[in-house]
Amino acid sequence: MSNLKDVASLAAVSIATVSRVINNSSLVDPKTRVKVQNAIKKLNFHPNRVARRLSKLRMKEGNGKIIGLVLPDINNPFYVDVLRGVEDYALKHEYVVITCNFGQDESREKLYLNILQSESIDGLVVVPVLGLEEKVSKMVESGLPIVCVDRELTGTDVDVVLVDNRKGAYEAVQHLIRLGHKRIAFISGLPQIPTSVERLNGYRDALHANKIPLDEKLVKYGDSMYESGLRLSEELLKSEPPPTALFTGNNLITLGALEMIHRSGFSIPKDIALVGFDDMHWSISLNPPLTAVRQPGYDIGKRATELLFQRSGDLKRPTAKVIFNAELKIRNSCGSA
Amino acid sequence: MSNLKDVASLAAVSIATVSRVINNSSLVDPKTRVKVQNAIKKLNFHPNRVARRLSKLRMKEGNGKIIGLVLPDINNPFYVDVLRGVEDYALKHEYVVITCNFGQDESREKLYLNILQSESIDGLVVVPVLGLEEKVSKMVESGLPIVCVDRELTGTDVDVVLVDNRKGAYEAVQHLIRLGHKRIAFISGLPQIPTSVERLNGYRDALHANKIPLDEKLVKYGDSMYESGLRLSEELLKSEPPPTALFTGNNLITLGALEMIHRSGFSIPKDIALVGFDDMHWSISLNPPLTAVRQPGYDIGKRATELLFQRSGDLKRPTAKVIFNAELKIRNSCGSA
DNA sequence: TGTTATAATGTAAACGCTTTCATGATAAAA
DNA sequence: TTTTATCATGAAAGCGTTTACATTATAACA
Repeated sequence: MSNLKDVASLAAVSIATVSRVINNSSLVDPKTRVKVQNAIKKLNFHPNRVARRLSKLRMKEGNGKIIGLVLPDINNPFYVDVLRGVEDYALKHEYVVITCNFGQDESREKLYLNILQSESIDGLVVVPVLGLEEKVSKMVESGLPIVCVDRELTGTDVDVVLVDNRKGAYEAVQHLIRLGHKRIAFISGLPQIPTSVERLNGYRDALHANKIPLDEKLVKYGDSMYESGLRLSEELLKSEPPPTALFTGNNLITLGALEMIHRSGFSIPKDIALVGFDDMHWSISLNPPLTAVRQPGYDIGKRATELLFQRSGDLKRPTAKVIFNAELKIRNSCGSA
Repeated sequence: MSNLKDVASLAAVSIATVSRVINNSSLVDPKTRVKVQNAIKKLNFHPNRVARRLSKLRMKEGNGKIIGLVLPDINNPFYVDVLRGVEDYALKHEYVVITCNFGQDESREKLYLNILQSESIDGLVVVPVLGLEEKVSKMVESGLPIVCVDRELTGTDVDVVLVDNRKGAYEAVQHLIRLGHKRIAFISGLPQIPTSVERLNGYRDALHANKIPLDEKLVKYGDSMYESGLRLSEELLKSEPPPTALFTGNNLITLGALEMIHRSGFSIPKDIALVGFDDMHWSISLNPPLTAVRQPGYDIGKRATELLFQRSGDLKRPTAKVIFNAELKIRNSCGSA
C-alpha cells in the first residue's frame, strides 16, 4: 500500500500538498492539483484511515469516520433493521460501524464499551438496556456524542429516537375491540423495561377507553423471551374461559405464543385472535398472516445516525427526541369474537 | 482520556516501561510492574487501539485487533448467525469487527472494500458472492488474510468454510421420498451460484438414487429472492397435477412459497409437503412447524474466524477447507403422500 | 523599480503507541 | 578487585496522517 510520501515523491511535491489535495483544501494550485491527482491514481493511493484517525485525535475534531452501535440482541429482527439503517446512513458519509451485540452476556458490556472508547469512535448509537444505563450516562457526560434508540436514559440529557409504544399498543388493542373482542389477554415483557410498561399502558388505555374492565388475570408478565411466550400463553390458554384474543408484547413472545397455540390445537383466528408487537418480514408468510404492530426499525436507525452526526458537528445543540409512530399492519390473524 | 505519558509520569518511569507492562513483557522488574499497574488503575488507563494499530503497522504484525466481515444480506437470518459466530470468537480475543452488509447495492462493494483496506484490518471473513470474487481474489493475493464462507473462490487458494449443500439437499429429498412422495418439486436459486447448483445436485442425486425420473417441469429457477418463491411456487401449484411435495432452495424462497401456498388454499402437509433449505429460529412456530435443513451459521462464523486468526499467525500454512454438515430438522410439514 | 499583500508550498511537530538500540545497574565469575 | 554476562530501563525513531507555522513565488501597487 502506498502512502502520502510515495505520492508526494512521484508528484514531486511535499506530503503537505498531497494531504491538501485529498482534503480539498483551496490552497493548492490547479496545476499542482492535477499533478497530484495523477500520482494518486497511478499509485492507487487511498489515505490510511487509522493514521488519519490518530491525527484527528489531536484536533478533537471527531471525524475519524467510525462509530459504534450497541445492540442487545442481534437475533431480534427489529435490531437488524436498526443496524441496517445505521449502516446505510453511516456508509453514505463514508463512516464505518463497529457493531456490538451484547446477547445476554453481562461481562461483554464493559469490555465492549472500553474497546469502543479506545477505538476513538466518533460517536455511539446505543440501545440502553438494563444494566447499561449507568455506563452510557457516564460516556455521555464524558462528552462522547451518543444517541439512544428504543429506550430513554433516565436522568441524562441525550438525543433519543423512540417509537410510540403506547400508541402502537393502543391501536392494536383497539383493533381487537372493534372486532368484538372483550377478553383480550396481554403478555408483557419485564415490567422494568420502559417499552414494556408503555405497551402495557396502551393496552390498559384502550380497554379503559372502551369501558372494558381490566381483568388482571389476563395480563401476564414475563422476561420478554421466547420461553416466556410459550409458558405464559399456555397459562392463558388453559384458563377458564380462555381469552378470545391475545396481544403479545414483542416478537419473541409472539413466537412462543404461536408455537403454544398450535401445540394446544387452537386455531387462529377461530379460537383465538392474535396481534403481535413487532412485525417481521415473514409475518405475511404465516398461516394466517399475522396482524402486527410494525416498528420502523430501519428509519429509526437512520434517523439516530443522522442525529449523531449533527451532534458531532455541534456538541452544544439542544438534545432532540424523535418519536416514530408504530403502524398496525392488519392481516388475518384476528377474525371476530 | 489518559495516555502512556500520563501513566509513565505518575509511576515515575518511562513510557517504554509502561508499554512493556501492558504488553506483558518479561523484561520488567516485579516492583516496577506493580508501581505501573497502580498508576494504570488510578488513571483508569486503557491503551488507545488506534495508535497501537498504527504502530503495529510498521512491524506488519497483523494484530491491530480488528477484522472485517462482508455479508451479502444481513436480512437473511443465516448470515446473522454467521455474524454472531464471527463476533463472539473475535471478541473473545479482544478483536472488534466491522460488519459490511452489501444488500443489493453494487456500488457499495468497492467503497467498502477500499475502506476496509485503509482501516488496516488484520483480516477478512467474506461471503464471496457474484461480483465480489475478483476483488477478493486480488486482496488474497495482496497478502491480506482472508477466509471465505459459504462459497468457494474459483482459481484462488484460500481458506474456506462451507456446508455440504449437496448432502443437505439430498437428505431433505430423501426424507420426502421415504414418506412416499414422488412428484417432488424444487425451487432453485440462481444457477450461477455454486450453492444453488450443489443443492440442485443433491435433489437430483436423491431422485436418481431412488430411481425416480427427474421431471424438469418440477424444477424452477429463480433469483433466490422472496418474490421468486412467490411466483415460482404459484406456477408449481397451478400445474396439473401439482407436486405433492416442494423443496425450497433457501429461506427467502421458503417464505414466498409459504405465503403462496396459504394464499392458494393449499394445506400443509395435507395438500403439499414442504421442506426448506435453511432453518430459522421461528420455523418451529409455524403451523405446522417446518421441516428444514439447518446450516450451522454460528459455528461456521466461529470456525472461519478461528481459521483467520491462525492464518494471521502463519501466512504460509496450507489453506484449509472445512465443511460442516447440514442437519435435517424433521418437524411436521411433510406428512405422507 | 521596490514594497507589500497574497497565494502556494514546504517543514516539522503532534496524535499514542511499539520496539530497537544504547545504557546503566546488578550479580556472577575470575 | 576487575571483568563479563544478564537484567532492567530509557531514549528515540517510526507508523501515516493533519495542520500550524515558516518560507518562497507571484501579483498588485506605488
